[in-house]
Amino acid sequence: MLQEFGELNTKVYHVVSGLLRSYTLDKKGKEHIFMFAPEGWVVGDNVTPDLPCELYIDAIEDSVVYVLPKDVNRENKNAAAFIKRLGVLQKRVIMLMSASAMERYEHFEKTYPDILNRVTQKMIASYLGMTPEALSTLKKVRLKKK
Amino acid sequence: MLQEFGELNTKVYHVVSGLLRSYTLDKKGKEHIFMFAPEGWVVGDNVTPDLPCELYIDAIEDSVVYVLPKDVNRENKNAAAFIKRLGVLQKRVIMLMSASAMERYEHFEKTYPDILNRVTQKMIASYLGMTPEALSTLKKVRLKKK
DNA sequence: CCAAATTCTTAATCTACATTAAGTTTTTTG
DNA sequence: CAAAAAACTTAATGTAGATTAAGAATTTGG
Repeated sequence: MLQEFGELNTKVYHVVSGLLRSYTLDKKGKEHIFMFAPEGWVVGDNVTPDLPCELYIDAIEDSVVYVLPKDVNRENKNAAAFIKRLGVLQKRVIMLMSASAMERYEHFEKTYPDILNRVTQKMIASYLGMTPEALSTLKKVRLKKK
Repeated sequence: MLQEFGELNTKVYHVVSGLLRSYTLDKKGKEHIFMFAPEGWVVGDNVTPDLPCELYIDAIEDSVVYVLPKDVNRENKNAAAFIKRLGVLQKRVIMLMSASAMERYEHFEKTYPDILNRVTQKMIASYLGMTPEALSTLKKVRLKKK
């Protein structure tokens, strides 16, 4: 086990040989593998080191691994933008794999409150990987809930 | 419309004001939005400029946009690794949103033939966002198909 | 400002995949 | 090597969300 959910100051793992995986656990305790990393790959949680990580990382074969600092500052200015994009994508994959339509909508609502009112329902549904009909129904259920 | 599916030498779009979106069309012609880009964001297809792009990008509000070259070489060595990771994630989100369990498995089989035999079915199912039971059934159907 | 197009909602029906359960095979370990 | 654990398969049943269809609300364009 190289990294557990919630750890701070996490590293980046350069795999020399063997095989690593990164994964999440959903609220039912079910694993959702986020990525495999065989020889030559670099894995890490795509969040800045000051934030608690959201992935577990462990080895599923005997492996030789270089553990590197995330070292955001030494990289050029664009690196910060890259990391941000990676982080968004990572969250997106996790949501698609492990969250229900309702949960994905609520996450979107919380994360992009501004965008919510600037695009059509149809587009939000498309972004969330569901039909506009499903989104419409879900929102009605949601109002009752509150 | 800033970028169409299949174009070469695509750019990166820095949004000064307005709102862009990137999206794919699946084989049924259905749109799957990949990402929204409001003010301050940078969008682009996460593939190197020499490959045909897999996203459409257009503006859904009147927008002011800087069109920048992807300029992979001028960035430091790590940039190439970042781009690769972004590309993998992008493909993953697209598959999760728009492909069936069977299609996702076939894509995995083609893309990671080596990994296929190095991890358990359970792990592959987890990576693909389905249950081991679904994967097992799907593989049986697949054998008959061939 | 009105007609046409598009979006949104609602509800009935359908289906891909999840869940559950049990038996079988493979792997691990003491 | 035996037995315990883990992985894999198969099949029955359940369900979230897709599809279809039709009407209502909103937006667009001449």
